[in-house]
Amino acid sequence: MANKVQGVFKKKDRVAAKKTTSTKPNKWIKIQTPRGMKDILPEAMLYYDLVLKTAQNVLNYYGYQKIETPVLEKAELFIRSIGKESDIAHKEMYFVKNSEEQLVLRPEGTAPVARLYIENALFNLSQPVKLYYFLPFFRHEKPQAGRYRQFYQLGAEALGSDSPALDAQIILITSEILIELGLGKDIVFKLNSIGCQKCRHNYIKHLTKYYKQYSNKLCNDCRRRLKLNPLRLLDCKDEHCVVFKEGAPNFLDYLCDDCRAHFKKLLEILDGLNISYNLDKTLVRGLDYYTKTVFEIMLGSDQTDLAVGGGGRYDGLIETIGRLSRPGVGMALGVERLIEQIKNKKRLTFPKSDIFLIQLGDQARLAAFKLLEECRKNKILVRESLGQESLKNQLRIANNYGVNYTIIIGQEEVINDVVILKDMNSGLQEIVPSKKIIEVLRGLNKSALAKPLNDDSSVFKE
RNA sequence: GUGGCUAUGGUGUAGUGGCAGCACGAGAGUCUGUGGAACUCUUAGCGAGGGUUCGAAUCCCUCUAGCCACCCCA
Repeated sequence: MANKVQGVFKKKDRVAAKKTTSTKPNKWIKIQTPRGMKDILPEAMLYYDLVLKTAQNVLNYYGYQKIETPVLEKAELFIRSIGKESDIAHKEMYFVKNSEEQLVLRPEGTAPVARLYIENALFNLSQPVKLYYFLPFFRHEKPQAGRYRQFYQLGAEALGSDSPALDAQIILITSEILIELGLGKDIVFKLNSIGCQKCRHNYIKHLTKYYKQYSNKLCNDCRRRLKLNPLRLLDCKDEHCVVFKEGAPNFLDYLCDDCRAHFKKLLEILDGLNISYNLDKTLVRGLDYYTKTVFEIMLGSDQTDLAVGGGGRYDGLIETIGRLSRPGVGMALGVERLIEQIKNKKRLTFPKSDIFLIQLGDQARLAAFKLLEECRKNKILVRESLGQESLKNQLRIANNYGVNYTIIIGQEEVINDVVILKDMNSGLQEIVPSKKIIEVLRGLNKSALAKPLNDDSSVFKE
């Protein structure tokens, strides 16, 4: 009887309990990184560092100097520069809520650099001014592989020169960075010229005229593009529309004399440098500020047509932001997309040490602290676990590190002013006077077993 | 923004409505000055919320996140 009654109440209680217990976690929303953003853990950071370091070597050599701009900029900067129609300005910017001025998280790098150039009057320096950056950018897109809401770009800009030599240098630098990252074989440069405002206007007229005759056969997107952004017609992947690309007018036929000469010079230089490229008449870029040269870097082998980078000339950009007109050319690489490729080629590991220092007891620990400092100053990489007390544990840790040698300092050794040097492979150990240990370690470091410090190659493994 | 697929400890996985299991990892110990092996113990999970049900990791809905295809882009 009682059971039955209980049974009835049981459910109520259970439901009630469920509700009360569930109200708490309800409030505690699981806290995680915002959508499309991620933590960079130490192992991943190796790749970011590699990209930056590799690029830095090339860029510094060519006189490009590193800068940084604020994470926030006025929305107007991007709306004016990259164009109202572009999705980036249109719907992908993060607006900062409680700012009097309309501030946004920067969605791209070139406009801020142009702003910096004007604001700091860098046009007074000898031209061109060559700058580069390695910074995170933010776009409110739906995340996907190789597409994040916060992502790093490595960009380089040469401002204040309209010479095609600078276009070529930017492309050369881009190419060299990729080669040094081990991606050289896979690079395909897609190259095109979209002229200046004059010839573009002319070209668009012919392009729309061409497409209009097929307008009822085009996909919905393309019909929209026809009105808003005709250049993008060439980008469409819809099978119905692709057909018309072939017969579409080629921009290169509509370039004005100036733009044609510029493009020709650029190609001559690239040919002379043996930099291979594919002319792609369908290549147009998403940002309004581009003029003349535009390029994209595809990493050939896989079919994912995600570009790892791109760039081009933007002779009109500075004018749209400031009161003066200066030409410029630049490029940007998507760091996460690069890393994706690098990971297919090689795995990075942390610098490995060959020596582990073990200490037993307070005095020995103090001696260990001192010895570590001495080793650091002598550029000998020694691992430790100073928080550990027992010899066993420390040996186990040493073993996990895979070191070939351990130094053991205990009470007795401190008193005798010696240390024990143990060969982890043979298990043999010898007593070394404290004064001589650095010298001995150096000897080990030169041996084949030990890996040299401060050598990039030690970071790579196959 | 549109459409599709997915979600189990830190990692990899088993579990088709009936006690959430295994492996790796991590920590401690067997062993207080000698590691790798073995053994023991510990650690930690059904993404969140709701619904159906006597009972849900399992079925349904919503949300969240990831992946994929678009849009667009690096």
